[in-house]
Amino acid sequence: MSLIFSRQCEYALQAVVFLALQKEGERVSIKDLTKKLDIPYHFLAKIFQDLSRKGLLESLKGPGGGFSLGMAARDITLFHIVEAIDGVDFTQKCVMGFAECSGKHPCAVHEKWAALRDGIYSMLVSKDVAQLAMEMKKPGYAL
Amino acid sequence: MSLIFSRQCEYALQAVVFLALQKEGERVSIKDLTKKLDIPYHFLAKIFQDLSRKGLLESLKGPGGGFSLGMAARDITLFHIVEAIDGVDFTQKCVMGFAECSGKHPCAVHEKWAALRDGIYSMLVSKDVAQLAMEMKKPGYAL
DNA sequence: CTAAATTAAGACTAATTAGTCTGATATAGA
DNA sequence: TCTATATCAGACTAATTAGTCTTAATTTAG
Repeated sequence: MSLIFSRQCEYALQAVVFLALQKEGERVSIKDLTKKLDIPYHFLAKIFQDLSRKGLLESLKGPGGGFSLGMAARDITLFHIVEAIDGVDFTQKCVMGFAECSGKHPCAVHEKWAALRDGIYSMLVSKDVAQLAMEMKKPGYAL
Repeated sequence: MSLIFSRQCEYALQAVVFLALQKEGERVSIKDLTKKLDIPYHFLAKIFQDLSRKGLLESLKGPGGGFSLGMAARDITLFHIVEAIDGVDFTQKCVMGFAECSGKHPCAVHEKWAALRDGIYSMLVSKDVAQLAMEMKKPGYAL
């Protein structure tokens, strides 16, 4: 099992934050990204094509080409990326998998999970990728 | 994508809580369980065989047979079930999928996730299935 | 003792996710 | 214009997870 996000989604999160780390408008190629982040080349290519179609990224072909953010880094959150790749069902679904679990018809951990789920949501939206990238520039960080 | 636990695991959680709802030592057959919980018959059979081998359940063949908890309901938590089925890597892994993410070498959401992950852990261990079953007996609950 | 109900075991199929490959297209620069 | 470097598109393969089926073994009730 991958954690709460699919592998695709994890790769997308990593790579987009990495792009946010670049100077405004600067492009990075799949080749460089996959080398730095240790992601399979063709797999990331496919993921990025998807994100491009959805407007999160911009691409330029040819020598010196590559990908850059499709909008201001201040306007992109991790939530946007998760939404584009995995969808955001997790904001709705019951942890125990009860189809009928809801406020009216809760499972035994409904309330606890609701709080945690909100925490996850806020983790994903409370900072934009510009801020996240900034933090990850500090020495010791994983990027 | 299933949520944070695999479908197998969700089914296991539901079914074990359902067993905890029975009177001490009372057995329920796969047939009844799958009817009540809307789980595919043979799939649950396999899951339960697995949980039996691991000691979480006890089984009895033949007419009137079925499954019951393999130990006192007070001694079983949701964590035990997750551990048996999916494993508990989630207590370790980085949400963004960085292999090298750790306290020393954190990703940008490391701290937030650490807190949430602890919350999930405590959701799974803070109540045993006897307590959970008790709560789910109240009217309106999903079981 | 026999029949019916049940779990046990494991092979099998189906669906989803992960990952690879190939050929086409666009672009920059010599 | 030619060549090298990129992305683009989509078919393909591999691995994992979900789910099904069949046969055997065990147990109870009649």
